[in-house]
Amino acid sequence: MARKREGDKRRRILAAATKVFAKKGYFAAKVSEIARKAGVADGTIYLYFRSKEDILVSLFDEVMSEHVERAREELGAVEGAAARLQAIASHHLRVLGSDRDLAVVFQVELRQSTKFMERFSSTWLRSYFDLVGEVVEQGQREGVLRTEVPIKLATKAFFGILDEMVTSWVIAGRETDLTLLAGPLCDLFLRGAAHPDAAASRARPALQPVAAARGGR
Amino acid sequence: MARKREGDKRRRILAAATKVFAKKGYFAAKVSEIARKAGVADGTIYLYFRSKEDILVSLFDEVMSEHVERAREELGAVEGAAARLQAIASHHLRVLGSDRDLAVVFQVELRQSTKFMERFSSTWLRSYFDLVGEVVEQGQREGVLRTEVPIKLATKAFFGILDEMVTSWVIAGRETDLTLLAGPLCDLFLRGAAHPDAAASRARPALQPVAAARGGR
Amino acid sequence: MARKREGDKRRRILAAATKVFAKKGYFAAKVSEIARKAGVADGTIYLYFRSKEDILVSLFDEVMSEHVERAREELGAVEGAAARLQAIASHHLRVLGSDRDLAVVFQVELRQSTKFMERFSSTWLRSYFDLVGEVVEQGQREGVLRTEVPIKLATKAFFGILDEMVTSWVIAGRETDLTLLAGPLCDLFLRGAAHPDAAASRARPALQPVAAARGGR
Amino acid sequence: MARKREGDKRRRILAAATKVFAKKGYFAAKVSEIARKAGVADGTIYLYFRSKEDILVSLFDEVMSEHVERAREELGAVEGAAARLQAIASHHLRVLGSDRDLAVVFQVELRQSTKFMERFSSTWLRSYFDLVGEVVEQGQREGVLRTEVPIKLATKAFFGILDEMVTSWVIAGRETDLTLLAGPLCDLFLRGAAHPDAAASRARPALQPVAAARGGR
DNA sequence: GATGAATGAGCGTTCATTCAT
DNA sequence: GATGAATGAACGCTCATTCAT
Repeated sequence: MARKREGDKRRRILAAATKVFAKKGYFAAKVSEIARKAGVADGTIYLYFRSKEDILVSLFDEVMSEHVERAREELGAVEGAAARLQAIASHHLRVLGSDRDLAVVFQVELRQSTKFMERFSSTWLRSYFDLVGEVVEQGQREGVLRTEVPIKLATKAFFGILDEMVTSWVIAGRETDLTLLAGPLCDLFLRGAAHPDAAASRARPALQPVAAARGGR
Repeated sequence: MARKREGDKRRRILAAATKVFAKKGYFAAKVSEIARKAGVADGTIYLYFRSKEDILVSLFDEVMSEHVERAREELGAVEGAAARLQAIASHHLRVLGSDRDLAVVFQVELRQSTKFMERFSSTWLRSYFDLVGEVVEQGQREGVLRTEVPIKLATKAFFGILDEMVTSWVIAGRETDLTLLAGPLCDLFLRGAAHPDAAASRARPALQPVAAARGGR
Repeated sequence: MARKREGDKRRRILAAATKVFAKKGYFAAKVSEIARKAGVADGTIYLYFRSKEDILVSLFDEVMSEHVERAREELGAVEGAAARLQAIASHHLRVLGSDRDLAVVFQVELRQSTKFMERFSSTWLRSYFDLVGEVVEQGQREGVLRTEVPIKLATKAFFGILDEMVTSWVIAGRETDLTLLAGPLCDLFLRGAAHPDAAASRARPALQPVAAARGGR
Repeated sequence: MARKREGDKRRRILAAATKVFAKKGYFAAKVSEIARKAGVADGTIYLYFRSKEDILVSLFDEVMSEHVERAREELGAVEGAAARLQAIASHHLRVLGSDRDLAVVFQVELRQSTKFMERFSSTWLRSYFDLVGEVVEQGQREGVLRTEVPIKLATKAFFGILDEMVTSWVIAGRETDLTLLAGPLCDLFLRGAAHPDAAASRARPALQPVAAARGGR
């Protein structure tokens, strides 16, 4: 490992960890391998991180804080609920689709345990859900989105669709362009799968906006 | 350790493993704890399973083979794409919503490594996707579903929504009834989030049914 | 394993154990494999032997008691120390040379530990040494063997030569006829390696029949 | 645990292993006991050795490479086959006779499996046999040793005698001086057990220098 | 006697973490 | 700050032995 400029050790460790976690999985990843790949001594890792787990958590915190922030910025220039949802989707797919190792860590390794999941859910996922939720709510206020659809439900569904696209892409391992999915995906989310004229699509209206559908996570 | 009935040792081990995996996570789960909870000796586990990993894989294989089969049976009595999708959703939410420990194992533990994910994706998830895909395709042929939506995309989206609902429910830990979400969720999937009259919902039609959208997983 | 006549279970177990010990080594040999090869249930072994170790010890005791006895019988018909030593060597090489598995067990597995070695040395090896020692002593009394050679030393040397021939044969794994060595081996033992006329062979007479040379083992 | 000098950890582990292997036997020896006796942590062992087996093999390789080399050196100053054989015997008995634990490991533990035996036979034992064989061959060329005795047979016999002396000494456990046996042992090997005048010693000449007697090991 | 399912003690090895240099 | 040798707790798995049938 070439000695890069000084002081970027922390970044180098995180970069190395992303690769190792992606290749081996969190538990099978050895701290000494991360150290080797980062070009530092084993002990040095502990000058920057409290523990192996802290590396994973930091990885996630730092990537997320940057990207949720950037997503908000990008939204600033966009008008209308539909376009804004599409912007969020594009951003989501672009960030993860441009770094497979990072995507593996986010789609697979971070879901190791309920502990990580809970931490994940209560921090950045909450703020991401808030972001989407605000767009949905605004869309409903503006009359662009149907008010019968519970906001929480719509938010989770939107995230669920995005998440599944990324996971499929990670597992398939093929070199396709994830961002191309943003358009079709938003179209489906907004207009639905049903043909508008079909009686079927009205057969079963959402009678009860159920409690569970409002449950935060 | 009380000697219970007979021959149900295997079942008892799987039940105990489900609880322990759910509480501790796969890696932190100790084989001896599973044995203790199942009321058998440590070594007995290895009369029924090849390894700790084999317990997890068997858990998943057995639950799945039973439930995919049952889902197909339930579909037999249902007519129309919309109703059939709703039946699938109900079944999915009912199975996982009725056993939180099992849901934790499926939503969290089985996803802890690309190895499990790949196995998971190439077996039962594939057959589940086939099931949903057939319903969507049939719906399109019958003119009930829009043909502009790529089948693979619709399938993954439908699964992604369901999956996220279950994961949210698992993480939130609240005692809500998951099955109540089947109706609203299908309504959203079929009719979309957008108000049908809104120009917005037509603003960005799915121009290109992209290659990626067809990628299997 | 075909069910042979009844009651020979013990013999079948010993025969199976010989094969398994020879192939895997004592520690790596599994009792269940011996049972399978003997055509009995695992538990049955414990009706005939106290423990796995007891199988090895019994193997050795029974084979030995039979063969030391038979060696004595064969000696009955032989006159003269030289011929008797040759008879012993022939018998030794014939017994072990005719059953490679048995030879492996005797040359290798029985030397597992000082515990086995001590047991081995204090029982049949002692009686075997006694047998050889008597022949040597008699030979000295009759003036056929040199009295300067301590009896214990000659006895051990004779055994050491035989033992090394068998071990070499076991390790080499080649299909040679061990018994052919009896003649040359006795010739060497009796007449020595040196040319009788060479001064060298007299250069260093055994001045002190040392204490250690008399040590029993 | 007292931190002794430095870098001698490897040596300390080997020394501790020799003692533990000698007392308990290889299989019964616990790595943690070796560690305790060596004054290091369990894990430290694995910084110096790949496995428990590697400790035993290293023990043997290192002791041997040193002593075979030293034996060759000592031979440099000695003239004549008889004296050279005696030098080899003295060296052999001195090395093993000066460290009972080491002798136990060499005479007993290293022979516990065909695997070890084969390794043992194909490496240092081969070079040791070569050493003895050269001396014998030279002796025959010089007319000091009888050419009727096959070289391989003489070599194995010489080793067999030495080996049996050491094994007897190890098992007997008495505090005798092994090296005192070198003289009498060589006398017996060279001049034979028979009285030179006795007809007996010529009764059975080595008619056929048999194939088996030439088999390498 | 015979069975073989069940037992559970036992251990080699790994690897995250520490700390003297 | 940086190092990397040393630590030692932790655990999956095996297999000789038992005993209810």
